[in-house]
Amino acid sequence: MKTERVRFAPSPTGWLHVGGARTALFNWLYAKKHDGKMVLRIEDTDQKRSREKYTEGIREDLKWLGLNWDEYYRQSDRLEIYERYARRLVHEDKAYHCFCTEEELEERRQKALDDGSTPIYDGRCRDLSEEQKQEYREEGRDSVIRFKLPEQQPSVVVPDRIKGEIEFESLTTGDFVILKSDGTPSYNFACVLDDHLMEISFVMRAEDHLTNTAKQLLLYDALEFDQPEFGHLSMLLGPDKSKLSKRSGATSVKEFRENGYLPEALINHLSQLGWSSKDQQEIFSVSELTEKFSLENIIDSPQVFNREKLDWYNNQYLKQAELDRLVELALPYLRQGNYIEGELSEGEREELAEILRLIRPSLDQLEDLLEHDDLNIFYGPLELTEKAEDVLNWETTSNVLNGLYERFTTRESLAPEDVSSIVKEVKEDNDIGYKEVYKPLRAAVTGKVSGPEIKEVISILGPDITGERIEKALKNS
RNA sequence: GGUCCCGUCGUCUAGCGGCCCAGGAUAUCGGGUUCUCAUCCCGGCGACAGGGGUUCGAAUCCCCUCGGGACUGCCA
Repeated sequence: MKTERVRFAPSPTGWLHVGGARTALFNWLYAKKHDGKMVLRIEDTDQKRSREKYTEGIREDLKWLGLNWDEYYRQSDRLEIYERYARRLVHEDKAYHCFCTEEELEERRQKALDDGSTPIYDGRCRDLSEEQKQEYREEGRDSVIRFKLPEQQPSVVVPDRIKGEIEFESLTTGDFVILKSDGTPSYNFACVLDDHLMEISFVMRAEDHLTNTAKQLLLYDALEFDQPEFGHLSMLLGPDKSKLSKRSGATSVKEFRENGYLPEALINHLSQLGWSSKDQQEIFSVSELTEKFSLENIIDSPQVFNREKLDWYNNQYLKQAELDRLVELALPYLRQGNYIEGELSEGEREELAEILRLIRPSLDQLEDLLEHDDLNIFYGPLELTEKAEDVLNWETTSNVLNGLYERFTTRESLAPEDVSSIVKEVKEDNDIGYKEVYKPLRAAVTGKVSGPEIKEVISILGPDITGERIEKALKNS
C-alpha cells in the first residue's frame, strides 16, 4: 500500500488565518489517520508580497496548534526547477514566450469588460516568428512564458473525492502564464510541479481553488504527470457570509492565540466547521479526531466562522486545563494587567493556581484576565460597591462580623469547610439565616455582593487578611 | 457577464424515502442549585429558500426559479 502524502501550501502574504488553519488541520488529520506524511510548502513565489515574518508566523502558529509536518519546502528555494520545466514545455511547443506588457494586457482586459465579454488572453504571441521575438527583445520588452492551451479543448472533469465529479464545460481562461517575467513561476505551475515532485497523493484544499484544479489538470497532461487525487473543502465565511477576511473581525490564528484561546479549543472548533462525526459529540480530543476523521463526513456547504461557539469551547478547555499550565498561560496577562509584578515565589504560584481554579468558570479567553473584577479581591485595591455598603449597614451585620472576626482570627489557616462551620456557628449564635451571615461576610471581604464562592476566597486569603478586612468593615459601619 | 460550488433553527450540525408536524450544540430567554455572579442542571423560543414533478409516502430523488459564495491576474 502506498504512503499517503498530503500537503499544506500557504503563501506568506499574511498571518495564518483560520480558514488556512482548518485546511491544514484536515490535511493533518488525514495524514495521521492514514499513517501518512504531511508536507508544509511555503508558496512564496510572489516576491512583492511575500514576507519572511509571515513564513515564520505561519510556522509558529502551526506548531502552536500542534499541526507538525514531516517535510518542509519553500518555493523560493526551487526556482530553477520551475524554470527548467517551463523551458521544457517551450521546447515541446506546449508553451511560448509572450511579450505583451502588463499595461497592454490591462487595457485589453478592460475593453473586454466594457464590451461585456470575458477577458481572455487572445494568444497573439503564440506564433511569433524569430524575427518578431528578436525585435521585441531589442525593444527591451520583458517576456513571460504562457501555457498553450490544447487546441481541442475538451471539457475538463475534476474527480473530487469530497464533492464527486465536477465537470467544467469550458474553462474561462486563455493561455495562462506559467513563468513570470521575473523568472518566478505562477501559482498553478509551481503547484503542479511541486505536488508531482513531492509525490503528493491527495491534494485537499479549499473550494476557491476549484477552477485552478481544472487548469492544473491540463498541466498534468502536458507534463505527462500522473494526477494526484483531489478534494475541495467548502469555504469558511465571515458573519456577512462572504469569504472570511480582515473585515470579519479577528481571523488570524495569531490573534486568537494572543487573546488567550487554547490551541485545543481552536482545533476542536475548526474540526466542527465542515466536518461532523455524525453523532452528538461536541468535544473532541485530537486523538479522537484522528481516529474518527473521514472524508465521508465532510460537509459540502460553506460555513460561517462563529466566535461564540469558540468562546464556549475555550471555556470548556480552560475549566479542565492543568493548573500549572493555566498559571503559565495566565501570567503574561496578569502582569500586563498590573495584578502581578516580578517573579512569583512557590507559595504565590500555588496561591495563583487556586485563584485561577476559582475564577476560571467565568473565563472565555485568557485576555479577560487583563481586567477582571474577581482578581481585585486578591490583588486589590478593594472598592466598596453601593450594594455592599447596604449589606454592611444591616442591623445584624456588626454582631455577625464580630462573631466571624473572633473565630477566624484564632485560626492558623482556614479551609473552606472551616469557613462553613464557623458561619454556621455565627448563624446559630445570632439566630438568623445563612444569608445574614454570608452576605455581610462577602461584602466585608470582597467589597461586593457577588463573586466566586466566598468560602474558597477566604480559604485562599487566609485568616490574617480576612480578619483585617472584617475589622476595617466594622470600623466603617 | 461567463464558469463552477452551495442552500435544514441567528450560527455549527443530525437527517442519505416512512423512525421527523425534524434531533443535538451554541447563542438567547425562563426556571432550579448557590450568600451572590460564573459554572452546572431543567425547560422555552427557533429551520427543511420557493414552485413544480416522481411516489401510497419527500427535508431526503428529479426539474425550474430564487438566493448566497468562489473563480474569472505576470496573487496564491
